[in-house]
Amino acid sequence: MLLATWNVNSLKARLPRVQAWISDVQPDVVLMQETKMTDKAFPALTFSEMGYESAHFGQGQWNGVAIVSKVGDRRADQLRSREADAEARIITATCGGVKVISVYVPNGRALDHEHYQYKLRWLDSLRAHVQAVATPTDRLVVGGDFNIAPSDIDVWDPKALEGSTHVSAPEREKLQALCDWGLRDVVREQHPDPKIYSWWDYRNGSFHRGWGMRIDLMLVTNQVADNTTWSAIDRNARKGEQPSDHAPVLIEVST
DNA sequence: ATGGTCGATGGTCGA
Repeated sequence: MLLATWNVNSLKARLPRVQAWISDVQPDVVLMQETKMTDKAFPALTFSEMGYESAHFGQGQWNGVAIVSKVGDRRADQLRSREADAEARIITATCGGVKVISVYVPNGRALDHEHYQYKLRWLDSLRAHVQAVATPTDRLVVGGDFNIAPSDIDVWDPKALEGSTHVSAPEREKLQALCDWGLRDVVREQHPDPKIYSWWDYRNGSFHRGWGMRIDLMLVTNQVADNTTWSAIDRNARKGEQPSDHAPVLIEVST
């Protein structure tokens, strides 16, 4: 089973690229973030014509998360409804016997900004939610845009980012708390090499200069990690016409 | 690195 997470940065603007990528890669499940649209505008028919069931939790011009799957089981594994959250940042489904959660963690903006405190509180509530809906022995994938680089090798220049969000100790500790509960950063486990990034700023030619960060993660329980046969970040998706500023992250799990 | 870019907007703001 091939699972992906991708911050598409507006599904309206990105739909041609998303369709082309899904047709090419044929993932079984895609977790999306930043769809930036209402539920009514979500192109469910487009996905169903491609063979995918879908679930979307949108709020309009900001945020918005979705899950599309072609391995939903009609009895036990149907895509489930949204979570309760003031902002559209989390949605859960069960696909092919694996519980999947698509998350869009708040950016934080700046360490001294109120939004950064919101980010930390949101990460606390994420852990509480995960603990409430699953146990570490379940088959669980929590994937999405975490807006956190887990360690310094996940950024192009740690010195340049000192004092910024995405790399600060408090948010990294919240991420570690999820791992302490029983989630593993399986992509990092399989790729200990530096310079594997999932996001590059649109500005300053960052992509071509290699100024990126690995902030899109697939955190998985042991049951999934021990059966992950392959993983990758598809940086080709960051190239070409009208790309998202994020690349899709993929894991292949044997079932 | 934060200007420089995008996307949703319809003035700017957020990332």
